[in-house]
Amino acid sequence: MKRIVKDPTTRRAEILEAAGELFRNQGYVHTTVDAIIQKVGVAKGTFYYYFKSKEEILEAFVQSMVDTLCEEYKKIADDSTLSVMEKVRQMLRSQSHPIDKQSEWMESLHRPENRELHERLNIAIILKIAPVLAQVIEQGNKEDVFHVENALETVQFLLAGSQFLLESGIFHWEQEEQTKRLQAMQVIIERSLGAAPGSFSFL
Amino acid sequence: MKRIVKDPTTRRAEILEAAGELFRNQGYVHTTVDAIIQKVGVAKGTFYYYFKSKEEILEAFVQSMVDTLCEEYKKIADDSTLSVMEKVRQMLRSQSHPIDKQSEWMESLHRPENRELHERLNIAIILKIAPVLAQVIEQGNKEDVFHVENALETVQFLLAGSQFLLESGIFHWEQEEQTKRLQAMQVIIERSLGAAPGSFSFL
DNA sequence: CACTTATAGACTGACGGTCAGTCATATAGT
DNA sequence: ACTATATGACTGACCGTCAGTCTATAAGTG
Repeated sequence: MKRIVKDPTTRRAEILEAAGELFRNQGYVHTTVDAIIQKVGVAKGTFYYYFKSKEEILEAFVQSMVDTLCEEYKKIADDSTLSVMEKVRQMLRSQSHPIDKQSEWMESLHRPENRELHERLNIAIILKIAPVLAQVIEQGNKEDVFHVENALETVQFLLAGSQFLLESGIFHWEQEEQTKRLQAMQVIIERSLGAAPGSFSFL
Repeated sequence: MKRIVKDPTTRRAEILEAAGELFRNQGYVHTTVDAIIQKVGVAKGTFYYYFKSKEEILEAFVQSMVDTLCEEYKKIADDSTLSVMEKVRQMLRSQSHPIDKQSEWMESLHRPENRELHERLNIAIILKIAPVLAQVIEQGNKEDVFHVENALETVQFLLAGSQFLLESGIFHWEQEEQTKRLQAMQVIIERSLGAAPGSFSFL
């Protein structure tokens, strides 16, 4: 076979991207290392030269996803033209109404083949996104919009709860139930953050 | 080889129990079907006669665990000598201060090898335990101890959030952080359920 | 400077080992 | 005889390893 040598950074990125695409289409479990290397056009050894296991490339991929997401959130958080509530609104909207590639992913993440990927992503989100959100909440505290003591921990809890329950793939809720769930969530968030009743009715 | 025929129900239970023990000691991923059958002393085919896949025995095992747990909760819920707050207290205590076999399990569930098992258990708990808890909350609503509209959905959310965050195996929190997290959780629960501030300080 | 000779880093793919799951066959109970 | 149980050798799909190859660049050498 012809040998093509590339800049290591590029190679790594190529493999990671190919893997990501396969993960989305077939799910992590059903994506074989052989499929990944075939897609990239490299040998088995090359894969293991860059990633020490199949699990490691999953983790790397999750990290890259979260990093991207985190950037968007930081942009919103640091935008001084927005009010606190407006920031929160935009952040939550991007979660419940994803765009572009995100929406394709949402569907894929809810399939059982992607349990592992999905869970790891949730964890990573809680670790990296929660602090950004918490910062906004703290700002809200100062502006008397919110009234919470442990902003970070509260946000983590709320993120965990909503992530877990919105998984329509795992729990196959009825439409009506889903509505009640959203209402409950809205109240929980308002009360937990010490926000005015109805201030989260945009959900 | 000597053939031993047993009552199918017994056989099934034997296999299930052996599997459970191995799951606890080595984790689900690292438990091979071969290990299970060796422990029970049956052939490969026998295993697949009773369970159509390795995944199926996991699901069966999770169900049996949840069923047991659910019984205990129902007993508490239906005990008319207990006050609403007392019921809630007992139910939550058994989660955060487990006893006997449960405590061994807690440790095991938090190990990464048991991700799958742990997640499925969480899901099953939300589906089966939440209704029992919700029933108690509704009782509390009538007695003016709580004030929530969608009891079931709220309980599901709170369960999901706490389960996810108490996973010290996934997130390796510092002691100090853990305390803040517990405080935050306490406030979230009180506010979400519309309970008196401090009424959950037993946590 | 041209010209060999190391060294490192990227890359290869055959191969080993592990397991979940299958199947043809055999035996106990009725 | 007939059905429900039980057996274990076998298959095939995958993950991960390893001994070794190829290329480019640096270091010695005359």
